[in-house]
Amino acid sequence: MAEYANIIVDISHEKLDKTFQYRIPERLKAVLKEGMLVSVPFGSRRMRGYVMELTDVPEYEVDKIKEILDIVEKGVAIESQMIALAAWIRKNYGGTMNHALKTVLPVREKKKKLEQKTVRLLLAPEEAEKKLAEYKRKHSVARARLLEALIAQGELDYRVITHKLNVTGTVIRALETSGVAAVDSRQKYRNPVEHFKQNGYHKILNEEQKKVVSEILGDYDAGIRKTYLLKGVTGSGKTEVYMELIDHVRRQGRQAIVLIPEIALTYQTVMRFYNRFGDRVSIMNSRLSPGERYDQRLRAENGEIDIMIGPRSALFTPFPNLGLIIIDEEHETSYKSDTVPRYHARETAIMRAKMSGGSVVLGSATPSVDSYYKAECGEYRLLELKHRVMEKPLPVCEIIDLREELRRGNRSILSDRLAEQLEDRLKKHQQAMLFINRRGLAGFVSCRACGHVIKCPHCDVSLSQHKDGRLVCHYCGYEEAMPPSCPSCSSNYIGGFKAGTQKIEEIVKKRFPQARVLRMDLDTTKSKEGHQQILSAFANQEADILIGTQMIVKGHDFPNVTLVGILAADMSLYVSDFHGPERTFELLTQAAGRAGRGEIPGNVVIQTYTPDHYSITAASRQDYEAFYRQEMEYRKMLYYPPVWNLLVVFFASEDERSAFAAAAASMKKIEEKRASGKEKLVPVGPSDASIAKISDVYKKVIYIKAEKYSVLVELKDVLEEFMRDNRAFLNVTVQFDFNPVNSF
DNA sequence: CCTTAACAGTGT
DNA sequence: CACTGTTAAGGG
Repeated sequence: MAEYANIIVDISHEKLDKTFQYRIPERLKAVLKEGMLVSVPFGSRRMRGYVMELTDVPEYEVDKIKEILDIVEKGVAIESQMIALAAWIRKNYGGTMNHALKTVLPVREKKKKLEQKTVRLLLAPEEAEKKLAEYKRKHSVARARLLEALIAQGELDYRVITHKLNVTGTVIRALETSGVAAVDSRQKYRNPVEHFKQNGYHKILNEEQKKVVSEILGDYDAGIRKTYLLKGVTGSGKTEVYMELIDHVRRQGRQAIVLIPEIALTYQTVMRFYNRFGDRVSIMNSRLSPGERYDQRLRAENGEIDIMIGPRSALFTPFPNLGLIIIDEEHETSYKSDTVPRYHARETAIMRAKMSGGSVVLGSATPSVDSYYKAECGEYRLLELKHRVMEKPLPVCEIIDLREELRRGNRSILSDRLAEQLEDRLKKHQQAMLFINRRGLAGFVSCRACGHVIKCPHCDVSLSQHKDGRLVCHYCGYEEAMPPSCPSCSSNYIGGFKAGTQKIEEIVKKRFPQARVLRMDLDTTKSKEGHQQILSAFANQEADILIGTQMIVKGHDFPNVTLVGILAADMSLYVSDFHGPERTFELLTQAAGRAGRGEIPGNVVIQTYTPDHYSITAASRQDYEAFYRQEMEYRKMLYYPPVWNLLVVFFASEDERSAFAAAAASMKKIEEKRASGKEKLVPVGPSDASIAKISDVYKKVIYIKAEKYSVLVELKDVLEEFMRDNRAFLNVTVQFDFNPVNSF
């Protein structure tokens, strides 16, 4: 039986990251478990903490170790499971235990929000003035400054005092003890949760859907827990399958979590679940206040709900007996956290399901290459829905070569063919969508005459144009000057590709003055409801043409849309990131899927400078397999994920030289490791991050490719320790991103 | 995060 | 020497 417990004290304070060791009193030895909430002496105070680990090995001077006071009773089993999950997240993605705990138990957020500390003046005006005079006489400048502000305002925010008034906590406490002011902490209230009625309605499944359901439930009832990859074309009825699975799990008294990308979390989607399961369903989204979120979690913990729908963070709903996790649109990059800990919801869901004895279902029309690869390797089980429910035909797809247009003298962003089709739809009073792919913001350089893209000779990614005009590789730091003409065909039409939605709107309006045009991009959706407003205006046929970025390809069905134009399919192809072709294929396939959702079949026009690229030709045929084969060839050749694993290490500092020195020293450390071990390892760098300087903080990066993920985790631990122990790098922060999904 | 101790600066 | 305010370190 363990003698000591490592405890993390008060999660809400990030700076208190360390674990502290306490002795376990005899009476608690039998009951104390990892993850429990306990009360401990800490300095002169007593505080609450979580038991991280039980051990017999003292890590501190034994006679200085204090005893745990008590177990705080409300700490329950599910909580310890979540703590274990947090520990796993920390181990696999880096960051501090606090970061991990905060993502897993966001309950604590509420504490921060609820407790707002303010300082209030206690004295009457005359008395206060007298005191102020006294302070001034005594030259107690800080006290005088604080009191003066208090007389003027009456009450002040604690943070305002310490940050803006430059008065330390010591001074505030001095005023408190002498009875001049008082420190209050106010509580906030929260809204109750709405209730919905259930009408029990559900559709009858078709043969294909039934087969998928029985495969999964067959395993489930036999006690087999797995991860399934459900590949189903758009309109094949994946949601119906999800609901059938959930229903089964629910009948056995277990709960389910459904993850949806935030952008697709529309009213319609949620209503389908409400209609079937009534108020046993709850949703979690970014619009909920912290208080409402806390209520949702409480309801889940108390067994008042069985199903939670929400984005990435809903994965941490504290269901006591979780049986199923569904991740819809599993290829979406929003499932990877872009803040520390940079966890991937897919892998984390699989871990959580393993802990609770549940299964995972990943659904997508265009699965991520990662997932499809794992299905191929047998790690996931692949299931397919190949037919659309209503057997509606797929749209007709044409690829337009923009180089050809240029040769014919058409320098406009609209090809002749697309303009002709637009004209036709306007005449027929049908709607059209024009999609501009803006993922390639980093600005690659291409030739408009031959389509040649300038790439890094070492990394096979496109070079990015920097402000000074030089072309830079974000993987290895390789640089070259901007060539005056195309190195492939000597044309002068070479340059950064720039075309915004605004510009396109102008052009379209000029060309078709009679058309009613709506534009949707970051500018027009700034207001809270802007996004929904534009979409419903278009759905109500208040406009003929909708122009927008990727945000128009998700969510709504527009039955009257019979033409989708993709203006520059290449934009996302050459981002300085190896995911370019994958993102392009997904976007094109989805955008194309928007055409012909109603009675009339649709057309898709894809404009591109590289009509022969596999991700464009494959998308035009809606041929996932073909795309996947080609893409894997490329990944295998360059050892990119999912074949190998990639770790990006960021070094950030206000001092550029420190950041670089830390990165260079770390690189040496990695080289040592590579030399000593037999593990396959390829480190590259250090080089500037794609945004080399953000608000005066410089960023350097190192890339490490390794065959085994565990090797990268080991390296992370080594570097974390190295950076922590090296005093020279105190002003440098280090961050890790495992198998990143975005350009960096 | 909060508490404390050590330090430097000021007034009497 | 008493008092005030800033800073750095410790917390088991």
